[in-house]
Amino acid sequence: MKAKTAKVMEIPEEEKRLDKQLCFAVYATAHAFTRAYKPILDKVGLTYPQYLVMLVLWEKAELPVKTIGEQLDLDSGTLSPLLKRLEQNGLIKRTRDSRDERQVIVSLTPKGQAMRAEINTIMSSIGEAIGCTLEEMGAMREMLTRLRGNLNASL
Amino acid sequence: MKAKTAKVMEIPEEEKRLDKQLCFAVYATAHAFTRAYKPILDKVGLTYPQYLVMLVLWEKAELPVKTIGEQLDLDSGTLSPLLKRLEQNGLIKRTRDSRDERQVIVSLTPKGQAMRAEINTIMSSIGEAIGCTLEEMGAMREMLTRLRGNLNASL
DNA sequence: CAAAATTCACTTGCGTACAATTTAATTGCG
DNA sequence: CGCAATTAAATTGTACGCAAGTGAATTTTG
Repeated sequence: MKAKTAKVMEIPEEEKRLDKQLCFAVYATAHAFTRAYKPILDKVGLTYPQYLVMLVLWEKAELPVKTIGEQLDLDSGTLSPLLKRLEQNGLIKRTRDSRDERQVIVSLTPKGQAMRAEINTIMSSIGEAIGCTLEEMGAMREMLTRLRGNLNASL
Repeated sequence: MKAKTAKVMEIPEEEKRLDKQLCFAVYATAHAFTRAYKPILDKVGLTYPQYLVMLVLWEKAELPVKTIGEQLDLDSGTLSPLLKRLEQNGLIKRTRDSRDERQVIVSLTPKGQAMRAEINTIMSSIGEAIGCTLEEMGAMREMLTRLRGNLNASL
């Protein structure tokens, strides 16, 4: 039975530069997105991760914490305090599921529902900042989604 | 004098879904990268952002904090404590620039230099996890870099 | 040249991320 | 049924990110 033969190839020096790293391109773009969203989301009092949670809830107004975590790829260690802040801001409500008391059901308050009206403004603003064609955006999104699948599969 | 006419277009419902958001594709892929790097970088005792700083220093062994921040798009609020940890781990040294006492010059220690030998292993491992062709990687990197430029320009 | 403005790094405070642990509830299995 | 394994959420501890503010050094300007 052969042990794991880690094929360690010699990488050309050129390829070792920071600006040649795909990981860094993704990392830095993620931060750029957060910064671009900030002035827009400040107006409605949301952080970017909180906005993502709201996006999930605007699709389905009532979900257990676990499902939200699956969709955003976040664990309860991140979501618990974040949801607590959304609750304090009056956007969501948290209730134990009577069918399974382990679960906490997150649901939108009227205020949280009403905020959905801001989607058009938010997405239009960010769309302008992105400055790509819809085709490019779609292509990038698909490539990234596949890449993410590969990375997750490698674990 | 007309005020800024924000063209707020009506966004189709379909486009409002989380999984149609380019920003989320980037955000989630960035996390996937961090997770994929973790088992690899744990072996050498680095976090992913610390690894990025080391990449910069492996290109040029002596740089002011400001330059590192410019290359990584991070401010001193993030770098100061991170560099302190790298220093505590014996990988870098920090000295005030005698020409300009405001600046702190970060330089690699012998231990930090020696760690450069791990690049091949690290990049080969992650390259396998990425599971894309070199062409795809290059295309994605270029698109993301342009996107990042657009987002930064919008501020 | 001296006061004002700027620059650089550090610190503080808040909000993620995530590993690891804890607590409570439910499931599975003998 | 009864107890061990599993599951869900919260908590704890560490490490980013970043805004805002501090303090020291340098540059700009009147």
